[in-house]
Amino acid sequence: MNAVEQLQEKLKNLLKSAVEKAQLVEEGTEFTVHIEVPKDKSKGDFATNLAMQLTKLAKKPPRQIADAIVENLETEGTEIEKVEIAGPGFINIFVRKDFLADIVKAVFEQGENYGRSNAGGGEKIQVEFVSANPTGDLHLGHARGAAFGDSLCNVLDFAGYDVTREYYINDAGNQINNLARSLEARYKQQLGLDAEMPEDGYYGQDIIDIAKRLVEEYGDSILEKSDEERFNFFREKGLALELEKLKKDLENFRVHFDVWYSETSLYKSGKIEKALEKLRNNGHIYEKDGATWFRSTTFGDDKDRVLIKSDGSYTYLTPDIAYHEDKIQRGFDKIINVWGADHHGYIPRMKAAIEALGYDRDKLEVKVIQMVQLYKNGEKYKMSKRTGNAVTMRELVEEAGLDAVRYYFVKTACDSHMDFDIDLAVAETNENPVYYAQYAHARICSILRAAGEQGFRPSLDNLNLLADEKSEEVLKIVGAFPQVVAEAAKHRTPHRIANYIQELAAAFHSFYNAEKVLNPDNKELTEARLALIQAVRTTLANALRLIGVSAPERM
RNA sequence: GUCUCAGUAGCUCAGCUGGAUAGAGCAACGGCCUUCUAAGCCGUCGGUCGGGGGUUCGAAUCCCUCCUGGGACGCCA
Repeated sequence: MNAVEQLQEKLKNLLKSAVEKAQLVEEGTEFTVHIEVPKDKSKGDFATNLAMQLTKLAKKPPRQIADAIVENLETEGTEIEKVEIAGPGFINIFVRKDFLADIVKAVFEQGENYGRSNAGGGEKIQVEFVSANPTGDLHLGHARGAAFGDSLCNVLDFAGYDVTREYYINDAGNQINNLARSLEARYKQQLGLDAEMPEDGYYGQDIIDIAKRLVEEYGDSILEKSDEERFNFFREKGLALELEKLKKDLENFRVHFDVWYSETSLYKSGKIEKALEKLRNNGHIYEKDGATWFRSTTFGDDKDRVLIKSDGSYTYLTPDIAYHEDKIQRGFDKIINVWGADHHGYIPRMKAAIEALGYDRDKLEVKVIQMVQLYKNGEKYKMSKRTGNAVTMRELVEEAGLDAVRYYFVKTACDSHMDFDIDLAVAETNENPVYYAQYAHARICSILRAAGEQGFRPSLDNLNLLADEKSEEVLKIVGAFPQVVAEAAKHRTPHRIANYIQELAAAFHSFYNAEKVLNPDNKELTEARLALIQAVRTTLANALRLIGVSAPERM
């Protein structure tokens, strides 16, 4: 618990006792005290809407309750300096400023771990994200999912959850046969032969590149193989090379997975059969029209789902059910899936399956990432699967820069639709808010360098000198960081970190313009301010790291 | 048609799950560099929170209804 949280806890307890002392509620009544930090400092360092919350329990108007609370509030010998009632019944609390110095000390002590907490209590969470089919390049939607998923995992980890990052490889379905046939056609074309692409083929440039690679390595020798051998060759090669490329692209996007889980392995281990058996034993399976159905409507789905097609093969859902059962059996308290909006309708049937298997459906949490609408030259840019003219994640990063792209994708709440103007992202990078935050970091580094040359060092000895308005504002924001991270983790909203970064950077820039740090005539103040900006630097760097953005020392 | 996500300043978006006068960035306008990085700061302009009902001390937030836009409704994955 950091300085701010400790203080808030204390205030909460004081308020609680005041309510009891004033006999506003019956003895033993449970109520929670919510404390917020007002933006406007005239409303105190902390504020609570407790009086309004208690109107129903106390059966009195809020102002009257507030009066009673304040009258009974113990302030003697506490940090509380002044209490005011304002507006409809807010209680604004002003405290002595000593706690601000504690924030700086906490940042210095914890360094790159400042902001870390145990809010998650070690809860085991598995997050599955991206999971794009290994049949083509990652595009814009995947990039958003990757940026969100990775940032979410970082935030969860920092907030004290035990996180596993996982990628589900769809390496077993029809699409892989399609990949093999597409690759075979491209291979032949590379050799100058006349070959047609399959009907639902993959037209991306990446398949052509792989075909070229195979020609370089194997010449035309593959043509001599039997039909079956050749098909298997392209299947395996295609899969392996696509996967290799996926991993590389994601690493370049600063996204790392702990587990790459193969769909095929579910077939081999017999887990699909087991899951089917369990559903059958639980009475949720029936036969109709030569197919095997899952009665998912029992659990709120709007129609039943086929598990085994009349040709004997599985639908996509079947191994996925087994996969989710496997996740649960691996002992996670919570499994989070990050899905594109086009899979939204898939949620009820997956939850139904989990329930039908005898688990709590709320173990699964699905975060839906809304679509990214691409704009080019001011108009909607339609992507075509046939011509493969999708804008890939790799191209995007090459053009706009990794930091800008990651920041851009994570700063917007995931359930908000997003317009991505590629011209803007590429041409006007200087106006991207990510530079605003990075600039603040670089500025601090610059001052620290200059300080070193002039013989100054950050010092914690005279932090009480940080009494100006701007310092106070900066410190309050720095102090809020651990709670911001915990909230972002709890609500699965990493975009709050991006908002926080803007807020902190803005407060610093404002401080920078109002107060000069280096002052040869006042060593104590200078070194206290150096400690202040050093704390800001650490906090900014930690926050940026959570969303996968670099913190440059020079710009 | 059913389900789902969204609609907040000219544009792109926040708004801490019901609280105080609805906030940032960009754009527009006016100021600030002999001084630690002007990719910055300070100020001005800009809003019937899609429309209409309802719930209550109090609604951008919750409920109902309508309008507009995205997405999903396969024995595809």
